Amino acid sequence: MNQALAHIVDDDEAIRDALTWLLRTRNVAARSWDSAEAFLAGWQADFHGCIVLDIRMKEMSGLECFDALLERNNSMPVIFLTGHGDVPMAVSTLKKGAFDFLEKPFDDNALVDVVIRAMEADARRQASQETQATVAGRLAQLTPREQEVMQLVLAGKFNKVIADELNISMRTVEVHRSRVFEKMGVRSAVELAQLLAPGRD
Amino acid sequence: MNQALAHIVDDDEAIRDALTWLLRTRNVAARSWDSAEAFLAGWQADFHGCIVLDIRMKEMSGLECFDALLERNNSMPVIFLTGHGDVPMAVSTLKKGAFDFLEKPFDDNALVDVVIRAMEADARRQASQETQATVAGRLAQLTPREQEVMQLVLAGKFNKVIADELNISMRTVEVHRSRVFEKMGVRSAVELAQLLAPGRD
DNA sequence: CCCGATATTGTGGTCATCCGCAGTGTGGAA
DNA sequence: TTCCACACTGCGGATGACCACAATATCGGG
Repeated sequence: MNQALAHIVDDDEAIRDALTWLLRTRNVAARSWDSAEAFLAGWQADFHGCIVLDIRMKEMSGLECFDALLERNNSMPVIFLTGHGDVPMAVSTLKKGAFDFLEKPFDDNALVDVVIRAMEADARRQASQETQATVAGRLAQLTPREQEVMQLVLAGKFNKVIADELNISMRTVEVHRSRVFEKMGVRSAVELAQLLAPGRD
Repeated sequence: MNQALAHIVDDDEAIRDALTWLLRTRNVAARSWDSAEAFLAGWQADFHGCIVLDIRMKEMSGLECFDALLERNNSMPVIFLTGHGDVPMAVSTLKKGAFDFLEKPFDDNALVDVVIRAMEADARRQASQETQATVAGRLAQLTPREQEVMQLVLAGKFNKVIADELNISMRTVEVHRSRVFEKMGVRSAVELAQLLAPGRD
């Protein structure tokens, strides 16, 4: 798995180096990119950490880069840096999910604090997303019929009722039910319900 | 229950009247307040709708009013209006949960659109919060012993195991279990798990 | 002192669930 | 054609869940 990194995207080398050094003194691993294009080219879906994004850059701006990242379903928190931001820009990016929006000159410590909070948030998001992916993976292993039966089981129906609704025998329902429990890694309908509850299908 | 209203808080009567009229032409019920203090004095926990809050006002500012509302656990979305906002202010309020932050002069239609979205968001929040309150109310009706048994039932344990852990007979567990289902308004452990899943206790 | 809420337990029976054993049928891939 | 995944079914037994009927015991009020 990719290590958690603060990705610094800025076309000003002085800023990149200063931020990298600043973060490393606080034990935050960082990697810098000299343009939005370079970052997008190197970006991978399993990157973790956060993104510190300058808005004013040659060629592609930070805003365009942000939109491109949204397109790709990037999950890392994005912290904007800007020397001449305006209110609508800040509001728009935050409403689109940016983590923070800082104006230069900014307090070094404040920036690092924000980066650390962002990376913590990403770690939490990642953890919950991984368990969710595990569940999704198991669900995908179910045959169509098993999924049908599972839905009815989750509706709290008796095997007898399920058998009627699907026009099959009770024994068949039992077999599917058993397979569902096995594939989903649970031992009862209650556990199944809890596994699937925080995000129905 | 209180009707959903757009609460307009502004010390400029011209603005208040204009906004009220504007919203009513789009079938949005509005009520105006001539100061933050007046609104806070009249505010009730069961207000619904949204709040349109001017930042620059005599006496208490919109920002202070917002903080006071946060203290009171206000649930209505807050839309800030300002003629001279700066980026840090916008960022700070949005991160504290404000719904939007608009600079004057703003587009009338855009404002109404935002208000409508805010009121829809509040309606959704209210709906989910009400069902949650219902569940909480039912949980509160459970005796301590019933809650204990419920937890173990939700852990997917057999009555026999629950009986052992609580050092009581299986029959007693059955009685508690039955009472839990009755009081919670469900007919099986699966339904119970689904009712309580999107927010454990 | 009596009553209601709470917690407890037993008996016996019905219904639901789970599982092993055993088998049929179909459609697609090797 | 053979093999495999998938769906389907019956039988019978073990275990768990649910319930009606019937009781005992504690504690805090009224």
